[in-house]
Amino acid sequence: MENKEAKSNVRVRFAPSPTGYLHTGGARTALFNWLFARKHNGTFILRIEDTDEKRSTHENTQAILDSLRWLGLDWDEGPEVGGDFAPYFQSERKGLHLKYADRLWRDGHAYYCDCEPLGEEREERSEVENEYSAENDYTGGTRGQYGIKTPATQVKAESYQGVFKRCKCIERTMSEQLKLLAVGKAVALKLKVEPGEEISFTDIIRGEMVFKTEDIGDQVLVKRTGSPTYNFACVVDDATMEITHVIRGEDHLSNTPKQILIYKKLGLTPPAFAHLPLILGMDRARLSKRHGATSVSAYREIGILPEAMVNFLLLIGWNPKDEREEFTRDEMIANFDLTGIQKAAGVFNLEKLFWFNGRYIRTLSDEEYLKRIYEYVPAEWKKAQREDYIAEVLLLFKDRVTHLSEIEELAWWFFRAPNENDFKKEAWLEIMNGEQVETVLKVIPARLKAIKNWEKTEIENVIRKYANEKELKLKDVVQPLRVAITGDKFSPGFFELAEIIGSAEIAKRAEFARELLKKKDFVV
RNA sequence: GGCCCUAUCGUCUAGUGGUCUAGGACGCAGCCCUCUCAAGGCUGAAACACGGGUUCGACUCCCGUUAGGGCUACCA
Repeated sequence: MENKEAKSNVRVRFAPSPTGYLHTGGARTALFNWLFARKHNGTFILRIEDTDEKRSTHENTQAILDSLRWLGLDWDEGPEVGGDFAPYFQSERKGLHLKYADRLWRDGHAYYCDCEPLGEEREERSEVENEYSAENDYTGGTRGQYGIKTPATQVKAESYQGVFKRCKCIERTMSEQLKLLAVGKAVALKLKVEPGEEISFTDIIRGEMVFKTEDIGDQVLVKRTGSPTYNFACVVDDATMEITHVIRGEDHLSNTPKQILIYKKLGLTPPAFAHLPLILGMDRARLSKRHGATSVSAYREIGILPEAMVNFLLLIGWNPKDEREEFTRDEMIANFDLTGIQKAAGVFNLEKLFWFNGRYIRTLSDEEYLKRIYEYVPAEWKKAQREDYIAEVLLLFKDRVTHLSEIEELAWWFFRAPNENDFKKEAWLEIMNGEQVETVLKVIPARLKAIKNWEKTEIENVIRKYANEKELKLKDVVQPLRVAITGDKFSPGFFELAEIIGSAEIAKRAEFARELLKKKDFVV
C-alpha cells in the first residue's frame, strides 16, 4: 500500500435507517457507494438516519454496522470511527436541521401550518382508495383547493386528480404565524413550492430528469412534533457533510426534485445524483420478507461467504462489459463505473448466490475453509468427536457445500449411525434388494477388519478384489455399503469416507442393515 | 387516479444502426470423468414484449400500447 494517492474531494455516503437489519438492497447500495469512493480515492461516510424514534433501535444500528463490516465495507467517517463532520447520527443533528429550517422561514421560503396531518390512517389507505374509486367519480377536479377543513381522505382523493397541494395557511403573515407559535399550537413548517416551474437534474445513470413543481406541492420540512422530515434532514446533512455524489436506490428518484428544491431555497449547490435500480424478488415484486431471507445477516447465518455475497450483489446491475464474473476486491474497485449501471430492476437469484458461494468456498485454502466452516459445526459433533476427525469430515465436503450451514444435513451420519427411520426410502428400495447385498454386508466388513494399514487405497484394493472374485460391478458392492453406512445412495467417495469412519463402525452399521434386511416387516 | 422510471433467454447480463444465423453466466438437459453424489470438462435447448414510424437497413433512434416497478405521508 505504498505510494498512497492523495484523497480526492469525492465524498459519498450510505445512510441506512436502523428500523431493521441491513437489507440486501441496502447492502448493494452501500457496496456501490464504497466502490465509488475507493475507485476515486474519495471518502465513504456512514450516516445513521435514526429520526424515526419509534422504529429506530440501537440493536438495529449495531446489526447494520456488523453486516457492513462483515461485507468488508469499511467507512472512513461515521459511527465508532468519528470524523470531521460529526455527529453521524441524524438524531444528533436536529439542532442543525432546525437552524436551517429557521433560515428558510425567515427568508420567506417556508410557512407554519396548523392543519391536521394526513398520514395517520396509512393502514386504511388502500381501502379508502378503493372506496372512493368505487363510489365516487372525481372528474371535476377543483373541489376546494384548500384541504384545511375537508376530511383527510377527501383531500387525498382530490390530490389524486392532480390538484396542486397547498393549504390556506400560506396566506398567513409572518406575525400571524408567530402568534400561532406563541399560543403553543402544534404546527408544521412547510416549504413553499410555486407551481409552473420545472426542476431538472442529470442522473448519472438515467440521464436528464425533469419534474414539474405542480406535481410536487408544498413540502413539510419540520413535523408538528418538531422533528425534521426525511427529505429535509437529508438535504441539510448531505450539504453540511459536503457530499459530492448521492448514490441511492431508485425509490428515491421522485424525492430528488423535492430535495433539489430545498437546496435551491437554501442557496446550496446540489450534489450529483445516481439512482440505482431496485432489487426484486423472483415474482418481480419488491424484495420483502415473504421472499425468504432478505437481511444480510440471514445469509451470513446460513453460511454465505462475504466475498460471494459481495460478488453476487455487484453483478446485479453492474458488469465489467466483458465476460468476467468473478472479482477480487481490487479488481472490483479498478473496474467499477457508475455510468455502466443497468437501469432496470434486477431479480435476486438465490441459485446464483449459492453458485458463487460454492466457487469461493473451493478457492479457500483447506486451513481457511476449516476455520470458516467450524462455527457452523453442530455442538454435538464437537462433543462426540476429536477435532482432527471433524476436520477430515469437513474437508470431504469442501466441494459439496453450497452454504456452510449445509454441512449438518450433509454429514450427520459421520457422527451418528442411521437408525431405521433415517434410511432414505428410495435408496433402500433401489439398492438393498440385490441378491448379493446380504453377502456383501457380511463379507466386506470382515475383510476390511483384516486390513493392517487402514487407508483408502487399501480399502479400495480389498473391495475391488472382492468385486473381481464375485464378478460383480464395483458399484454393486459399494452402493449397499454406502446405504448401510450413510442411509442414502449419495455420498462422498466410499473409500474416503470409510477411511475416516473406521472399520469398527462400518462393521456395526453393516450388521444393523443386515438385521433390517432380515426383518420381514421393515419398511422404510 | 396523478407523476416518474424501466423493458434482450426462466434469472443476471453483453450488445450502442449493418460484424446478430443475438455472446457469456446461473439454472435446466445430455455426454465425458466415475464406486454414487458433488466438483471439473464438453455439448445442447432457451430471449430482442407488442404496434406504428425514421432509415437503404433496426435489438439498437422516435411515438404509442402493454406489462412491471417507484413515488404520491407531518415514514425513512
